[in-house]
Parts: sequence; structure tokens; C-alpha cells
Amino acid sequence: MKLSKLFTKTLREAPSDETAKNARLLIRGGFVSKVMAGVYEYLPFGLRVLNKINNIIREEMDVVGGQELNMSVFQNKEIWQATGRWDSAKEVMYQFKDNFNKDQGLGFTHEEPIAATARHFISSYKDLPKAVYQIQTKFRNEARAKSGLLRGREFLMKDLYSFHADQNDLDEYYEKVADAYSRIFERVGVSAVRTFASGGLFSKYSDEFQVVADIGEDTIYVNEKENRAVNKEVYNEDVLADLKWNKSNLTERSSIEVGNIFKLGTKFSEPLGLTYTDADGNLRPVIMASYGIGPGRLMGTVVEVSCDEEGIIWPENIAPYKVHLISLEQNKKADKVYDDLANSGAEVLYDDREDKTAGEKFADADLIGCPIRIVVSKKTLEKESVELKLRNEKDFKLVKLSDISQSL
RNA sequence: CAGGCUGUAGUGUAACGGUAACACGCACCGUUCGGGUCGGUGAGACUCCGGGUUCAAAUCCCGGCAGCCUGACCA
Repeated sequence: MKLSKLFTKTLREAPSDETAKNARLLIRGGFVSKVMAGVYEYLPFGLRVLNKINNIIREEMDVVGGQELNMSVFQNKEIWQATGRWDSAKEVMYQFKDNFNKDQGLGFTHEEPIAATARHFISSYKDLPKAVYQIQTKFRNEARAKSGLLRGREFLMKDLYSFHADQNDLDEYYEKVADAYSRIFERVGVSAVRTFASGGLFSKYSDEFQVVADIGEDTIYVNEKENRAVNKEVYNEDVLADLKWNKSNLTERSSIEVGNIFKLGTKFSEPLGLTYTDADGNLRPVIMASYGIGPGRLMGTVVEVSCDEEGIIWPENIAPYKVHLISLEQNKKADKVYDDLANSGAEVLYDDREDKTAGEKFADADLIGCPIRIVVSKKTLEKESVELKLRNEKDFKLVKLSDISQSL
């Protein structure tokens, strides 16, 4: 990609109505654009990052046997009434009447519809277990959207649903997914701590994955030794005793919830009639669990925890481009470097702009935050070299033109 | 949803109730070329919308809308 052709431009100053670091940097860098409170568009850079996050998620979902599908954003009132959630969800669910005076809802979660759909395909213990997921836009009428990408009214959600014949099977699978979640966050490049939280319908706790950050809305107590934490919402003497944790080993931290996994039991399968016949011919409700990750929120979280005064520092796995190539008045030579790198399969963002000064190019490179910066200039060419600098390091080194590909 | 603050060019800011200004960005000319170079010219704003007060409103008042902050809320 050549910067001279890019759809977006960087901003020298962030809009005054954004205070969250993630939104300020992402808007300045041209990754996202604000539409209204809690609603952002993903521009080319932002979408590249988001897609990389999504693909990591997909790979790990596939590892645990998740099958990707895509449900409708529209939600059917009847099935939500079946679980008694149509009215109780009113405050967060966008509900309206369409032109035929039919009630419509926009999904902020999909337990009801997936359970309804699963009725068509699950009828025997031989059909279990199954797991399906989607990465899809959710809508949520937040009373107060805030913190840039961290709490929006329209946001992306990866939701996985698993179906089981018995509790043991669910418990085993649940742990597999928890491991997959740990791998996802590790690959994305954030340190997420598995956290005991409330909301387990079929278990004592649900599990959240929390990233420690000042801007986070959650408060957790971290057990560093075990790399686990407990959410303030369930933090009390009984829980500590239950976990066999000592208060003095815990550190209170603010954190961002980037993932949450739940054992749902039969809360959805029973009212919606999602049942299977066991080996003895008995009709039983399917046992369910659901597992969520917010990819957009995750992207915002990465920016919150991985940046400096100059801009974003993308972890390599999700950087929009691996290499940010800068030409200082040497476009002919730099073009060749660009082509060679591109041919070798490297993802390169090439600053070929002829009307920008060195300072501006460096500032933009720091802001955009690709892991590797390569400069082609008169100075480096005198030594048949380019300058190579990592975004998260101060020093640079000279690399021979012929050795660039190998040094990445 | 309650309380508070704020709405001026693409972005950031200025303007006592009296001609809407400056910087960045943009276009053009020259200059410069390793950390947002320097100089010049130019385009770009019904000052969020509607009403009111006034000789005169970006400015004061009322209503609406929007954004932000704090809180409540957060399967």
C-alpha cells in the first residue's frame, strides 16, 4: 500500500470530544471515524487490524471445533418472549415496530435464535456435542456509550455457542474454550487474566478475561502467583474461602473485559424446546454454554495498553502492516525496495509521498505504529543500505539492500 | 436515565453585545529536504437548529438536537 494512494490521512490533533486514548490515536491515525456516540466506522487501516484479530479468533475457534455461521441481526419477539427476556431486555435491546406494525428487535446476543435454530438439527444424543460461532455486529442501547471503542452501541462480537448432552461434557469443553481464549489474547498481544465473575447460571462463577488498564470499567483483584483474578462483583469473604485465596496476595486493579464465557445450562433450551433423546429413549433438554469476545473492544484495548506519546505500537500479529517503508527523496530506489519486499510476501506500507518532509513521515510512522520502520535515504544508500528500526525500540541499524528480506 | 460541561471552516482554537480571526490541513508559487522547514498567494463558516431580547447576537434568554464527563446501568 502506498501512502500517496491511501483513502485516509492522519490528523495532527485529535478531536476535542474524544478523551479516551484508544479513540484519540485511532482517529488521528485514520483507523476509525466516529459516526455518533458509541458508533465508529472502520476505515482501511482499522479494518485490516480488525480482520487480523478476527482471523486469529477464527483459527482458535476452529481448533475447538467451532463451526462458523452467520445469524440475522433481527430478533424474533416470540422466541424472546419464550425465555421471558423480551421485556427484561427492553433497556438494552433496540426494539421497534416496522412498517407492518410487527415488533422487531436488534440482537445484542443470540442465545435465543441459536437455540431455536438448533432445534432443527439436534434431536439425539448422537447429535451432541456441537459448537457454532459467528463474528457479527451487535446492537446495544447503552445508556452511556464511552471510552472510544470500549463501550459502543454498535459493536462486533464473536459469540460461540456449544451444545452438550451432559454436564461433564460441557465442563470439559468449557475448559478447552477457556484455553483457546488464552491463546487468542496471547496471539493478539495482550495479557488477559482469567477472572472469576458473576453470572454463571449453571456454575458458581462465569469466567471473564480481563486486561489490566486504567481506563477499564471493571475492578478486579489479581492473584499474580496463579495469574487469575476475581471480579469485585463477587469479591467477598465467602468467595475467597471458596477459592482458598488470601486477601493479602491480591492486588486491586482496573481492567477491561475482553472476553466472557458462561455455562448456561438449560436456561434457553428448556423454554425453547431444544431437547434430545438419550440412549435410553428419554427426552432431555440440551445443555448450553456461550462464549463471547468483542474484537473491536479488543482492538481498542490493545491501543490502550500498547502506545506511547507518539502513537500506537501494534503487536506484530495484528499490525495493519508489518513494515512501514519511508522514502526520503529517493523514490526510485525505495520503489525497488517496496517491490522486492512485496514480492517476498511482506506486508508493506510505503510512504512514497513527495510533498512531505522527513519529520512528517517519521511522525506518521510512529502514529500508525507498524512494528518495523525502514528508511531509504541518500545517507543510507551511500552505504548500499537501508535503516531499520523497530517501533518499540529507540535504536536503529543499517541493513544491506540485499539483506532486507532476511532481516525481517 | 439523572446531574454537570460544551457546540465557531476538515482538525485545533480566538473573537467586550458592534466587519467572524488565527494555526494545522487543502490548492498554487518559491524555498527546504533525517523528526511535523521557511515565505507568499488562495479556497474553505447561514458561528448545531428554532424562537426571543436588542438599533445590533457567535456572544444574552428560552426550547430542541448533538457531543463529552460523573453517576446509575452493563446478557
